[in-house]
Amino acid sequence: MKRKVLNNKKEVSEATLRRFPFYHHYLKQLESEGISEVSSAQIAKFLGFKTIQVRKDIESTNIEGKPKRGYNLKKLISHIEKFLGFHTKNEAVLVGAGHLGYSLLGYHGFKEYGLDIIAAFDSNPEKINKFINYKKVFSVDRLEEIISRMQIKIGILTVPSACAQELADRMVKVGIKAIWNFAPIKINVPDDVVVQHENLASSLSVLSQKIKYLD
Amino acid sequence: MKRKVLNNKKEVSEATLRRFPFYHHYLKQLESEGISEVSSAQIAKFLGFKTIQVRKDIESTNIEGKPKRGYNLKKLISHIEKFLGFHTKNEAVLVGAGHLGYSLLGYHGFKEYGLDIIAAFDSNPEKINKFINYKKVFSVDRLEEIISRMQIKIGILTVPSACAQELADRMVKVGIKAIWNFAPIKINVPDDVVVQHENLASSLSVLSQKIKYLD
DNA sequence: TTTTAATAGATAAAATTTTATCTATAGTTT
DNA sequence: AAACTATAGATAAAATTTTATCTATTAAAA
Repeated sequence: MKRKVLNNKKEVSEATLRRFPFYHHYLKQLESEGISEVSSAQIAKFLGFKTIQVRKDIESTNIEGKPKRGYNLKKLISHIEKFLGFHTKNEAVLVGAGHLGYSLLGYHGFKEYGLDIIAAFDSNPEKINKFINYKKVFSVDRLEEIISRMQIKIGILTVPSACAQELADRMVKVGIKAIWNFAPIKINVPDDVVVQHENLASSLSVLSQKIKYLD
Repeated sequence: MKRKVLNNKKEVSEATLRRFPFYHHYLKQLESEGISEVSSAQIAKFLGFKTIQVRKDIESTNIEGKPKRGYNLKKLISHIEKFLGFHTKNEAVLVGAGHLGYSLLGYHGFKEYGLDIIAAFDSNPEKINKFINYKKVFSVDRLEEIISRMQIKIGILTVPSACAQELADRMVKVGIKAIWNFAPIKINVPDDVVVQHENLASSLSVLSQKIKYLD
């Protein structure tokens, strides 16, 4: 299930991938302050990570740093962005314009990461043909038509659990290759489709457990 | 940084904790269908996990199963809920009633997990003193007053990055012991406060990476 | 009643991830 | 110019997590 990285670069753990946005955010901040170089120790200190971990993570972007100086800031940012694939524009559709869908449609941060939500689908007639943050909401009946015509490869699923699998199937059938699933169930897809599960309940489990042993 | 579990029960990994809601959701579904027993193999098959992993995870709730039968369904559900601490009511406040905050306030699923958002705070005068999903939005100026008077221990942070740390500090100062942070930055808190970072950008990194190697 | 199959529970191995240590190098200070 | 220091890069060790194997037990089937 693990993706081998091409060009004999080494594979990178999900944990590492999840840390990159924190680095990225901090580095962008430094950039805006006019800084030109940064060391792994500095990043680690600010973010509360271990120095070695930061260095290891950065290593996987194949950037070269200078002893005693650290890394060139702009170069590092660019390496991270390239490594994460943020430079490539990825068009996506969102299915389910409820509360959560609404808030994702309104989130401007995605574009920075290369993700562009170009349309939404919903079954509620009151929402259909309206615009949310300049994105048109279509009837879910037109899902197949629009996805295949626009050749969209990414679907964001923000529907109730009960219909998540069904809609995933419909999307896959017309060519969707990646699904970002916010429904609190595991959806099953063919091997050539990737799913990223985003489960608030999972996070709540972890939080709840932490709270349990608070004092 | 890892919390040792009391009563010499073994510590459980975050990965395991994150899987529990999937089990829980499926088991609840089985319960509603009138099923009374379930095996780890069955759970694993339905959710697409490995049998051993499911059994291992379930083991950590200290339930006893029967060979050839599996586990008593109601008992298993209850063990999971107790293990995750969902039986204990946890009151929380939400800071930042923007898009995301709004959608969290409207999410009914939290109560099932023992989390009860009792109030929200925002700085936008148009939002103050309004109700979102029966939850009153107060001025952020009253944050300290209300948190300490109600003795709230959990804060949900859905504000822009720029003010996340500041608001975290203010909450901690008046007794908040757990923060669920949705801002895309790492916030720093004293050792006796737990933080759960919820970073959409992190997930997007992982997704983006998966997409990068799609074909 | 005996045999068989499915499964929990226990132990062990493998894989992965994190952390530590060592070395070389570039810049700084004396 | 020589000694010193901070850091990247490489290698190794430790810790953690996942997966596999083995054993015992229970219920169903023969």
